[in-house]
Amino acid sequence: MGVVRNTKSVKLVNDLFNEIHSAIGVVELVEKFNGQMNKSTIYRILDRLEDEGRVHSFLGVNGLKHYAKCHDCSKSEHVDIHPHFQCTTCGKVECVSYEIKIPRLSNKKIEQAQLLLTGTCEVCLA
Amino acid sequence: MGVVRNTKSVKLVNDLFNEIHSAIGVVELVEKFNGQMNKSTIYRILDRLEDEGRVHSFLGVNGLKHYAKCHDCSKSEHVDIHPHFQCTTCGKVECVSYEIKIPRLSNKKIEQAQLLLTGTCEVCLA
DNA sequence: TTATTTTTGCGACTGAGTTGCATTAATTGT
DNA sequence: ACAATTAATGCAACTCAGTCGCAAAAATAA
Ligand SMILES: [Mn+2]
Ligand SMILES: [Mn+2]
Ligand SMILES: [Zn+2]
Ligand SMILES: [Zn+2]
Repeated sequence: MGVVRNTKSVKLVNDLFNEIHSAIGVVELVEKFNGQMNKSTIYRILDRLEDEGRVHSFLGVNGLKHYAKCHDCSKSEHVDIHPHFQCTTCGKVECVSYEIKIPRLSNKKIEQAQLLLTGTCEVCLA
Repeated sequence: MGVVRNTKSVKLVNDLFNEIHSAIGVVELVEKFNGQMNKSTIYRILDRLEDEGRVHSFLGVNGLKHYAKCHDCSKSEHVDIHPHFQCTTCGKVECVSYEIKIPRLSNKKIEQAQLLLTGTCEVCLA
């Protein structure tokens, strides 16, 4: 633990999440920052940003990790739980503003729900 | 393509899915059949069984592939779409009989929804 | 500036999943 | 039952996301 340092690389990653409004896969991130920072560095920065509640992660349809900017989350708690959408045509991944209805299961305690929607996005439909 | 052959290995895998009633991860499957059949064979059999609508697959919380027996599915269509539950204490993974309510998103066509629930199972709660 | 602590780059590694190919086993036809 | 055909298997090598240890570099504190 300790203070989180505001390095050049951290700034670059942060800037990206402020620019883009969709989510982004870790493969694309590694590709995007190729030459600017090391693969390990990207993974480590994403881990730290997630710890701090600045980004959240989820798995795409292929099981690959994706990240998106958080809203109203803090170091202590991730509060913006929502579904994610992945376009099967162009691959775009997005956060979806919609409250997930968690089913009650007898004798089980459900703590979390992850909903991944797949289909065709507005651009690919047109 | 061609006929699907009822080999010794296929029988073993099929028998397992008839015995167990929970889902099972591919890692456990490889471990379980260690010495009886090759890793590649397991992956290939699972692919074929899924094609035929005898098992269905989904990703667990770690992004690892899991399989469970199908009900009322055929080679042409997988009809038993449902959420899955994974116990964060014992790791058990199960199919959940519950109809997923798919949200309508403006300008998007949603074709599929995958819901993964995580929490504590009845055994681990007691 | 100097000392301290975090972060980075690098390279080696892990582990799930895939692939090509020669061999083996299941099915089909006679 | 046997031979011919074709699908399935074993094996070993491979791919690729993700991790790790460690020495060097950068950021913060003194
Ligand atoms: Mn999101
Ligand atoms: Mn299921
Ligand atoms: Zn699209
Ligand atoms: Zn449990």
